[in-house]
Amino acid sequence: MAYQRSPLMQERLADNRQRILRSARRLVASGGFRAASISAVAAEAGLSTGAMYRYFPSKKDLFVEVLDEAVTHEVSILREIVDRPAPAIERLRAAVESFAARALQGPYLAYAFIAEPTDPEVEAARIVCRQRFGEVFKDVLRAGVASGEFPEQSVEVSAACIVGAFTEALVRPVAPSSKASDAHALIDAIADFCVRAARGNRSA
Amino acid sequence: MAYQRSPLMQERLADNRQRILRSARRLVASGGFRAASISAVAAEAGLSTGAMYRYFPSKKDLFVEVLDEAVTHEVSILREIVDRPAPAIERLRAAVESFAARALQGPYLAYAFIAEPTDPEVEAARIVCRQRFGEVFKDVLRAGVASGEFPEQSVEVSAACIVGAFTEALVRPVAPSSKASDAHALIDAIADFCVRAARGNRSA
Amino acid sequence: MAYQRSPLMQERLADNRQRILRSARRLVASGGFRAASISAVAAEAGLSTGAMYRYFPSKKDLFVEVLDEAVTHEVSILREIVDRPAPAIERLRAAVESFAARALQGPYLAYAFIAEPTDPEVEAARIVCRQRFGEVFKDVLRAGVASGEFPEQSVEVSAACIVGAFTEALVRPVAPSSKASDAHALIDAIADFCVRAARGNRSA
Amino acid sequence: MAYQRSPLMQERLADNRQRILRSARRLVASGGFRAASISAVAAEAGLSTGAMYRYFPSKKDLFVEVLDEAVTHEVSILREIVDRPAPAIERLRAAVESFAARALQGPYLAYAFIAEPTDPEVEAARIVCRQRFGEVFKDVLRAGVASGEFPEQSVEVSAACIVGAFTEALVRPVAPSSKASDAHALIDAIADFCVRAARGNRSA
DNA sequence: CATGAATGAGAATTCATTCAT
DNA sequence: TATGAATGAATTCTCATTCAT
Repeated sequence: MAYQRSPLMQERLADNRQRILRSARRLVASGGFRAASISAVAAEAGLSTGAMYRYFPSKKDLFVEVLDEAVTHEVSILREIVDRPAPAIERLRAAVESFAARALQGPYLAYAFIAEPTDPEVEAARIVCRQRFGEVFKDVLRAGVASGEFPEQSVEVSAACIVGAFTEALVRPVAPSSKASDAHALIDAIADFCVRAARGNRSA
Repeated sequence: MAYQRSPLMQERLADNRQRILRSARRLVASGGFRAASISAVAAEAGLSTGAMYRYFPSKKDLFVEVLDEAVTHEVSILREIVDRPAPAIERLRAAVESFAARALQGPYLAYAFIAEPTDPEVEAARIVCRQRFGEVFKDVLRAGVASGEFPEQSVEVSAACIVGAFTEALVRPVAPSSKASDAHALIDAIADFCVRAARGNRSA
Repeated sequence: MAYQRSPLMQERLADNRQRILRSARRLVASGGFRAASISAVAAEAGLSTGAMYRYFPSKKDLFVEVLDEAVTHEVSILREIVDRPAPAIERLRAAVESFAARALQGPYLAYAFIAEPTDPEVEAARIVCRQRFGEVFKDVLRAGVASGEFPEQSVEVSAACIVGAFTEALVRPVAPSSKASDAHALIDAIADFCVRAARGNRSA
Repeated sequence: MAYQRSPLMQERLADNRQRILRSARRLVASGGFRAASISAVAAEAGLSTGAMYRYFPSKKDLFVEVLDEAVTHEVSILREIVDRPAPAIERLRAAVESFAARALQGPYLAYAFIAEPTDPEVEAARIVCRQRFGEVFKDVLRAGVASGEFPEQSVEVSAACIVGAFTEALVRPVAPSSKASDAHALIDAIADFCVRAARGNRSA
């Protein structure tokens, strides 16, 4: 009685939702939340504005999900790194490098994570995201302090500082040249910074 | 038609201009650029919206100047600290503490410096501000590396990281309590973080 | 390509049509025309929005028919009462009571009949409905005047007044309490009002 | 220091507010609330849509005020009639006639009072208006019952019926012809109806 | 023939900027 | 010169209707 939804159609639907999320992320990444009006996202995704509301009940919900998805994805990668059996120092470095490398090449997080949204509710979500992000770093820091690799410190504050440090360093349009080789150097420099900050004057 | 502007009038004009800038800064500090509409600033300054355009050709220009003024003020304070004859390590710590202390108590910079403005041109100005800000830290870092207090490092990147670290740590709504005593602890923790990052495992 | 419609199918089609009408009526009855969007009616009827257009060329046509059907049903009941061989006074009272009783308990007419639709064409239909409704009362009034039970009067106007009187009295959220016993009292009071209005000071 | 607002300007402002209210009323009267979009009202009033919001915080507020103003005006007139020292029967007739006469000639109340608004909050206001309206009639009815002019009856219900009766009779596009002479006849017929309903078979 | 995803016109609301007074 | 009323473009969201599957 009810028509079967063809696999093709099902795919299209899932595609649309993903395409919307991707378009939103891309627009935020390139021009901040200001560039991500509903009609801009719709155009980027090749849909009408009305269609947006089939997939997301409001602009707010769309962007909360954009943030959530981005951060969940990122955190899961970092978590995998951070939970490895290895010295805290190595895990911290690996996590920062991993994040930085991805941020530099793809539109996955970076700006969306930093740019301030117009909507207070989305802003709240963004802050939660940064905190979830910080949790990962708090864990390595705690482990390092426990193992004696890192000196006593406020892991709360240090985690926030690490997040701030590398997002700032990544987003800031760095100097005139930004070739591929520079990318590697930048990543290294950021990781070095964070590791030094965590370890202080403990001997290597 | 030639028009002599009386000294009294000139003063009033300058007053108004300052009042507008101050009002704009205050609004941004308390509610982000979202809260700083032309009419809100006008109301806060006790002027009409029309009058705003006598002092600033556009909203954009006003906020570019707000940022510029704020950062100039802040940088001049930090510059004074950073140019003192003292070990780089002490100067760095003093600079971070000075900034953090002011950010925590007053609406002077902080949010305006972090919040994303609505206007692309203002956004560009904000980035320039963060860079000007970074310059100060680059200078201490360079000095420290030269004197052997700090290890070799990309001072470019480290400066960016430092700016990112303390703005993030300051803005992030930290934990449940934020009493006055906490403020001091927070400032200390941030400064410790930055100093460790700069110095690494050089012995104290 | 010739296509025999099986009896079973015909029945299903008729069923759907009735189900749509019933759903539309129910929604209007409970939330006014506001609540009766095409998709709400479709959902209530267990059909797709697209299917609606197989049974009705437009939303407009659907609601014109909703009104028409409702009023036809109601008028046929009243007509039966009004055509009985009995004193006009009794017939009038019975008709008003009958309508009021049904309106109070069921979603058959009431609100759909009173609520203003969004569409001008539906609105026109609604007015026609009220007039068809008035016709019934005009007939009793005419009979009563002819028999001397009622004094001379503009039966046109009196009929309109009667219709207005009881719809208003029914819809108006009356006083605090509306228990079952109150329903009876309300119906009586409305009928009394209408009978007094029709009969005036003729002796009982 | 503050510029004096010229009397001319003050007048324009008050004018605008009144013009908006009048335009809104006119549009509702002629085409229901559906015809009274913000832009339609703005156009009718010779203003931009933006200007509307200088005078009314929202569409909702505008229409609540439209209703309130209309009903307050109308009720004050009726109240004056109803409070006169005269037999209840005369007062009732005069009140109905007064209302009907005004409704027929001007766009003052009528439809706005009957048409269902799109917005639930405005709808609530409309119902309150009808109740305030009913109060006036309840008072005369009570007086008449007390003086013995009217028989015992539910004045609550009777008042609602009276309001319903004359609004319906007035709005319903009556018959083919509606010349000036007909207006008088219509008013008389409505008043007769209401008086008969109130008085029943008490002898004149 | 049924489905429901997609469309797109239209509605309310906001706000930087202008200009008559 | 100062005022703030007026403008109008832009934004989010809704919903009747269509059409590919």
